Amino acid sequence: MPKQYHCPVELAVDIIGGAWRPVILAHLKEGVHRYGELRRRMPGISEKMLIQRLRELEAEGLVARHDHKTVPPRVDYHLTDEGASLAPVLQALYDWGVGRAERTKTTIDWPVTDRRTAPKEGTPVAE
Amino acid sequence: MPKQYHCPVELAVDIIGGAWRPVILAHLKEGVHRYGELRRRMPGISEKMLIQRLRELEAEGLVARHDHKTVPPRVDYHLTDEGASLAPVLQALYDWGVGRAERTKTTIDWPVTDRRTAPKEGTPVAE
DNA sequence: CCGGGTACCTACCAAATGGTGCGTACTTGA
DNA sequence: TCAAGTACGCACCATTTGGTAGGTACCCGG
Repeated sequence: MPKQYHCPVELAVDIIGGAWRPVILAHLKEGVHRYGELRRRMPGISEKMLIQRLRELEAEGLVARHDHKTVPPRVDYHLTDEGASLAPVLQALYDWGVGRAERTKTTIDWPVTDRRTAPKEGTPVAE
Repeated sequence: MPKQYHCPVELAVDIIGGAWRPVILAHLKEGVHRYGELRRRMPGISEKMLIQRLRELEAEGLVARHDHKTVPPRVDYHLTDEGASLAPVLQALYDWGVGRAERTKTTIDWPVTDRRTAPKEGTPVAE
């Protein structure tokens, strides 16, 4: 028996709900595609969760997985058309998040893992 | 130490995430205000959950609770300005849900609890 | 040969989420 | 007097979600 929804929002939340799915989708929408890159952009998620969510999004037809079958492994994920149709939702969430952060004086700690700005091996990092 | 977010979407989802919060907010946005009415519109939620979520949304400043202090009890909830600022998010979720339902041939089982169409006491209901 | 990086998987455990059922207090209707 | 309806609160339990810590397999640099 397929799940019964009583409101379109219920259906939407059932598919893209949860703490991480929208964040993953938003990153993919912004052009982050590789698994490792997603990980670095989301320091709060565990590898297990990331993989699990990616698999679910794949199963729901929102993201497609592309394994280059090279070694070292290289896999990237991108939005399908169905996933891309979520753009308005993701954008709205993003925009609201920005506004809310300002209103509540919350800072966003961007983990900008850009190769050009990342610390070199020689750079001492406090630990 | 306040929670650290690494992306505005993370922040947004942390506040309005979960299975029920967006649905409640969407209903309030549409003009359903009384507690009992919300319940009837969301047959899948238990009373406990509904109250719990409403309390959380209240604490986050998204909804305001108004107790008429009459007997029998009459309480209604409405969006605050902060809650109303979520309109684009809720609308996007709603619209996507509608489209997704069509694409996946999922039907939405609206629990239209309208007094004019609701069964009268005399109406025998199979059980 | 050893560590690090890639992209995972598996088992085990803790916390959050959500459901059931019962109780409150008060009124109206049968 | 008793059930029903309003809007909850609370205790207990099951399910779900998520975290931690390991391991796989392969390559490259030192």
